[in-house]
Amino acid sequence: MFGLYRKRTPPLGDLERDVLEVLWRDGNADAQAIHERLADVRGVTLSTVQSTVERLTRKGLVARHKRGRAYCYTAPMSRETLLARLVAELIHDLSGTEPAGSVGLVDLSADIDEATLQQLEDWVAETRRQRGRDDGAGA
Amino acid sequence: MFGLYRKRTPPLGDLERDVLEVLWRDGNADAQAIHERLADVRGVTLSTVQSTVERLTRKGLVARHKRGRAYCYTAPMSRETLLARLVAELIHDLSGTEPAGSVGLVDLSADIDEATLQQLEDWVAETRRQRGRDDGAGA
DNA sequence: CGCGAAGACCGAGAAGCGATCGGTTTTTGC
DNA sequence: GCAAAAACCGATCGCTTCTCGGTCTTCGCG
Repeated sequence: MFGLYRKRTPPLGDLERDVLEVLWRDGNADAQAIHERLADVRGVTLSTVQSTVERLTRKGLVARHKRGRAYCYTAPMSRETLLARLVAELIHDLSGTEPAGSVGLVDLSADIDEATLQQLEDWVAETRRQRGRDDGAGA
Repeated sequence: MFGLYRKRTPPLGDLERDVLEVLWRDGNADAQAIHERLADVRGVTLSTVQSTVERLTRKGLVARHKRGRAYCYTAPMSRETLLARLVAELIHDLSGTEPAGSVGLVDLSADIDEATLQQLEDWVAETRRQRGRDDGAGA
C-alpha cells in the first residue's frame, strides 16, 4: 500500500518553532515573557503568541501550569527528542517498501554544522544501541 | 536572530510522495502509467496525477522529456538524496543557535529499520569526509 | 495533408493549517 | 469589590495541496 495515515507530528509553523526555541532556552516562561523575547524579531502581539502556545499545548508539545495569574509554559519534549521524532517520521514516510540498500545520499550535505552532524551520528549510534538491547522489532 | 528565511524544500503532500515513489520504483513513466499505478490505492483521475506531477516538476523534483505524444517523467533526485536534503533542513531549522552538545536524542527511535539507520549513518560519515577534504565552512 | 484521438495545459474550487488579532470573559491581587 | 492582567474564543487571511473538468495542442496515421 502507498498512502497510510499515521499519527505524524503536525509540521511546525515558523512561529511555533520560535516559541519552542524560547521555551528550550529559558526552561519555562509565561506568554508575556515569550512575547517579549519574540517581539524583537517578530512584530506579533501577545494574543498571537498566546494562540500559538495554546496550539502547541493542544499538540502536546508544551505543558503548562498556573502560576500566579498567568500560565507558565514548558517544553517537556527536548529539542533533540523532537528532532529525533521528526527525523524518524521523515525517514519512515520517505522510505518506501524497498529498504534501498544503495547509499546514494551525500549531496546537499553542506548546510549542516559539525555539531549537528555529530549529534546526528551519536543519535544513530544510540538508537542502534537501544534497539539492540531492547528488541529487533522495527519495521 | 530567530526566524530565518531559507529555501526550504516545500513539504511534500501525500499524493506527491506517492508519485515520487512510483517514479523511484519504475525509473520513469508517463502520466498514464503513474495513474494506473496509483489508481489501485487512490481513486484519483488522470488529471489529478498530471497536476501533481506538474507541480512536482515546478518544484524541480522531477524532470521530463517528450516521448511520443506524452511526457516521460523521471525523478532526478534519488529517494536517498531527497531524504538527506529534508533531514538536513529539518536539523538546520530545529537546531537553534546553540549547538546543544548534549545528546539527548534517543527516544522515538524505534520506527526506523536497520537499513535506513545504516543509510543515515553512512550519509553522516560521507558528509563529514566530503566536508573534511573540501573546506571547513559550515556555520 | 488532414483528421481524430491522446494528452498537456489552465483555471477554478474545496479543504486544511498556521498566523494573526480583537473582543469578551474569567481570574487574581490588592 | 474593583480594576487590571491574562486566558479564551472565534473570525479572517494567506498559503498549499488535492481535485477535476474543459479547452487547446500535438502527434500519429491513413
